[in-house]
Amino acid sequence: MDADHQRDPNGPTPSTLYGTARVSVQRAVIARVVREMRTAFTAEELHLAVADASPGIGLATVYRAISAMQEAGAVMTVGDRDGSALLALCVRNDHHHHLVCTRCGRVLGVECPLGDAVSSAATREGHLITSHEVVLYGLCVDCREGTRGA
Amino acid sequence: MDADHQRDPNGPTPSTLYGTARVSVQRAVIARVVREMRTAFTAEELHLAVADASPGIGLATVYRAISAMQEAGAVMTVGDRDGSALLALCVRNDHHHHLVCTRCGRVLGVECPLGDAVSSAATREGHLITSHEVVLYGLCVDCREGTRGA
DNA sequence: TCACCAAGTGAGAAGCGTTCTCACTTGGTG
DNA sequence: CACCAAGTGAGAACGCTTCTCACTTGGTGA
Repeated sequence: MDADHQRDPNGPTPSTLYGTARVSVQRAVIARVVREMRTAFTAEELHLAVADASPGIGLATVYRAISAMQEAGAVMTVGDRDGSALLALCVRNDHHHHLVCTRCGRVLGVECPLGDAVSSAATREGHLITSHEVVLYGLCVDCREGTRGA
Repeated sequence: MDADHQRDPNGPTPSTLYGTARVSVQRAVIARVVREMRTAFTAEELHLAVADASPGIGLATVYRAISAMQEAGAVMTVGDRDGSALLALCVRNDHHHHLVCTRCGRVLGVECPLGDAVSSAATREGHLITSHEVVLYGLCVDCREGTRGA
């Protein structure tokens, strides 16, 4: 399912993740770590992973990088774990949503075939929908297949 | 649109909001204030409103009441405002979602006609969906009508 | 009606995720 | 190479939320 987030064989570049912001050495490391993330992650988890790849990068820098990536639309908050924001890589540019696997914790991109359905449903009640967010919970393909045998 | 959240002419009772938890005088006051809320609210806003109705009720009590109501499924977190959790009354027992009006800030219940669509869309990609959350953004009926003239 | 006790309360301290500050460093441009 | 806006690290500060503790209250059984 990496194709979901890494259709380009080289994956998104640091500049893709940060938009037009300057990409320092530290941010390049953070971008690489984020790209290697296979599940949703908190800022602290990212900081640990980053410190593992390149000790010395501060927590503030991680938070600033997250902020830059969110601004660039490359990362988004998909939930909350123990009071910390749960983040996920969000590379596909087309409108999509996230499936949070309740077994392995991964967050996968899922196409959004609902746009019209959602809007029309609410419009029927008289509201005007301009945007929407959907978070799905369940089992991803891998965990679903693993479950069959167990 | 009050019918959305108050179909019973008397509205939900405190015990409805708290499930099986004990309903003290303070919790009854908090429940009443929550029922009168017309928009999504933060814990602090609720505390202010509660203090207005019955001075002396502590912030910790408000947080504990919120926690109890969330556990009972009567209140849910629908977002985040300046770092504080944004809460909304959630009385209808049938599966529904929330429309956050970007103009007046109210959070309205909207029927969920998507259940099958959402599940089948993700299922098509091989996942197994067990639940989902949808948050819609746009203009509620009132604001939409107000907009036409302006 | 009374006694008992689990559950709830108020006040404030503590915890903890996140943001800010400040002096220093670095990337990119001319 | 010089310049300077942008980024960095360390830690303090901030603010939301939870916890602690002594006290009160609601509900149950006798």
